[in-house]
Amino acid sequence: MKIASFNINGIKARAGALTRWLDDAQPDLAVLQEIKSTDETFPRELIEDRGYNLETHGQKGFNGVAILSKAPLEDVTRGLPGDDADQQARWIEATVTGERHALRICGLYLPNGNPVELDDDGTPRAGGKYAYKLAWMDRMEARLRELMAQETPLLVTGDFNIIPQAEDAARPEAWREDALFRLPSRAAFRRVLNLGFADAFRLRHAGPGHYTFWDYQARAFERNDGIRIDHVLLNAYAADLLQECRIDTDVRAGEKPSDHVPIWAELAL
DNA sequence: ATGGTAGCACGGCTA
Repeated sequence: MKIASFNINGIKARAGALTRWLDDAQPDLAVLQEIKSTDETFPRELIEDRGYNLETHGQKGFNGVAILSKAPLEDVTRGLPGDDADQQARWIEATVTGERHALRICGLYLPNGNPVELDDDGTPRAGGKYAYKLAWMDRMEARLRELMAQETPLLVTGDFNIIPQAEDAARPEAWREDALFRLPSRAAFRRVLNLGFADAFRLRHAGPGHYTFWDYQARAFERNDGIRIDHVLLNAYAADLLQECRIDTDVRAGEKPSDHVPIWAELAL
């Protein structure tokens, strides 16, 4: 089963690029981020006409995640637990069943966190975007700790807005103080990995030069000035089923592209 | 510190 993640940066603007990729890549399941649409205004026919089931968790104008799948999606839940006041649509879960195994999938759009605002003592300013990012990551860790206790295949994918290591950026020094790379962000990501997840891409590909995002500005893609911030995390039960993990870099060169490209993993489910 | 580009939706925020 081919399982993909794609930050499409707006479903209305990306109808063409998204459907071209679906028809070409033929994922069995895909998690989308930044649909920037409510559930009511999402153009479902783009997905359903291609034989996919669709579950959305949308929001007007910003954020928003969705899962599409050829196989039925079971036990769908929306929203990241841990803060009933959080209005941002950034988390969706579902279970999909293959021939031999069921897989729990978490799709996420992790907060960007910029601008980083700190108090005089260096702690993130309460109510600021960076404090929200770190608090959201604490909630994610708590939810994944719960799911880990089930000891069944688990896949967590999406736009993490985290550059895990210096080799995951063309110019790491430019990101040193950025919310995507500064140490507290990377430490929070590492705490999630330490629950027992593997970075699926790094199980198959080593070294620098592998990116999933290039800014629209300053011809970043043409200069390959990118960062690797879209990830697929696998618990040990899912990692045992991993066959391949790749980044569809060519999608960034297409017509009216997203600033992200898809990443996908093939699992022997 | 600024400006560079894009999406949603039509003003300003988010990235």
